[in-house]
Amino acid sequence: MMKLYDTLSRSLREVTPRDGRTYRFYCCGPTVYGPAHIGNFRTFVLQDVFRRTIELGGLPTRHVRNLTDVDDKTIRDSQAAGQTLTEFTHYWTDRFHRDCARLNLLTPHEEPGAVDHIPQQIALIETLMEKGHAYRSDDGSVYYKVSSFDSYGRLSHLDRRELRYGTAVADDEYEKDSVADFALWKARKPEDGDNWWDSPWGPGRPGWHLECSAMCREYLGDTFDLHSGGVDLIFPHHENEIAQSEAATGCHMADHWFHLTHLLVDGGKMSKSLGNFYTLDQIEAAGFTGNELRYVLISAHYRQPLNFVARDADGKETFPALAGARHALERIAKFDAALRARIPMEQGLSSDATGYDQLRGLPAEERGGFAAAFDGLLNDLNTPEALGQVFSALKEVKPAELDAEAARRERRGLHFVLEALGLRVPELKEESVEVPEAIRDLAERRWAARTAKDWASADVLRAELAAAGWEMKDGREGYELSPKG
RNA sequence: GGCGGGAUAGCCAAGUGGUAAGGCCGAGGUCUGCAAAACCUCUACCGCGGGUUCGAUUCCCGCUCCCGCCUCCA
Repeated sequence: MMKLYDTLSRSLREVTPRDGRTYRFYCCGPTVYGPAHIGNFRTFVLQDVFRRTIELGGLPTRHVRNLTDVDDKTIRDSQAAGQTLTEFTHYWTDRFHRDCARLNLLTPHEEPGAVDHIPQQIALIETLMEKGHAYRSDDGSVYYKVSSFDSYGRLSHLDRRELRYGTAVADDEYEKDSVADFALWKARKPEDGDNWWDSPWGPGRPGWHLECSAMCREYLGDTFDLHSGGVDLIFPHHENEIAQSEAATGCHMADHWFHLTHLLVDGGKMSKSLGNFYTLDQIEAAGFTGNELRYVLISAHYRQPLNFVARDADGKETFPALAGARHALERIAKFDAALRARIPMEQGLSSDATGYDQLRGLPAEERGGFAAAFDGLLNDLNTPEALGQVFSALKEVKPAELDAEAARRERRGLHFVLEALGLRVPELKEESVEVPEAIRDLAERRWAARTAKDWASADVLRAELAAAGWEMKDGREGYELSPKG
């Protein structure tokens, strides 16, 4: 049984499906108006580990993650790009999906977009109007009346009277009865262009918070198991979702609220102006993989800030954290290969049950030395604890001493926790680089000298290879050539 | 000002009322002609000051500093 911190009750609570069969949860997804950054992906990756842990533990899930495809920024930037809103958001949605695949994120069961759910959102507003929780202003916008919802502020623990901000109020907000009220429907403005829809209150578009309330209800019902997002969404986004949904349905919205702390870069907030705003494309351009980034993103507990170190001590952008992740993952790969070597080939092929679906529900006693690692995930999704236990097991388990059956058990245990973390075992580098004829010749001559125990010549030839940019590593039966990094 | 989260080795980062996992880097060693790889070993007075306790890094109070939210940012 998994335990997870709940923002609303401020306590650790069990992860249990209210219907006893399927765990149904909603994650606030990206706004598709540009590339997602690694901070966004910290959230999505940890949500993915959460889902994997539940499913591998034997409990099916229903995972809904929305795409915010209409708001001020998407409208503004689509116009700047000379594209329709749909063309523009589809482009960035594809990019997002590509990044997700490279980070080994499971695809949500539903991925609804706001634009495709306008009727549901209008229906929700109508209900709120009928129940007296919303009002139309003179310009045709509709606002949620915060004072009509008694428990407003319960999630963020903000007292309603503290929600007044004394500073400048945006021009268009004079229509509201109270500054805390928020838009359910935004009246059409000239700069919206073609991006408007008809409604009982006039042309316009839905407010941001509304889409999640409407789509949660559409796909998960009035009450579901868990709702998740970054900590910044606690207020006002999730607070407003609760106000909308619960006022409309009379039911409490979600049993559990799962919020993820933000990523820091080099000890500070990520921002475009500081030049530390990284996308997966940039990480890959620097020679690292999504798998390596994923390792870094799960290396801290989700409720702690994670400091992504992009620059080394000299201030150079060498991504030491990713380089460390590469080394750590290679150790896992070598261990995995050592286990595989203990398993006879025909068995290895036929019973190589280390895929995600094959491992679902693997009993705890069949996880070998890696049982403790998975247990770490059950304890408030403690990914660093799980990683620590993986490496501890790597020391304890000696592949060379295992028979085939034990090796298969350990290998299943290892892959069980790796699948939960969503980490792939990297391919160990094979000799696949093109070696020029001249280099191959030098290497052959050195190998001959070495075999003849002519150390002086061998060292000279090694130096020549090095000068040409090649590294020669001696093995028991032969040598390996690799370009110098 | 309000609410919340932090401060653990060079870096990253778990954890516990009885003197602290793991990863990266570094050092030493075994092995190998050398190198590489592999394996072994080593590196922390747990922000500061009080208090509770037989005993606190872990609980309580105060302080300093950092971070997030408090006007659509994961």
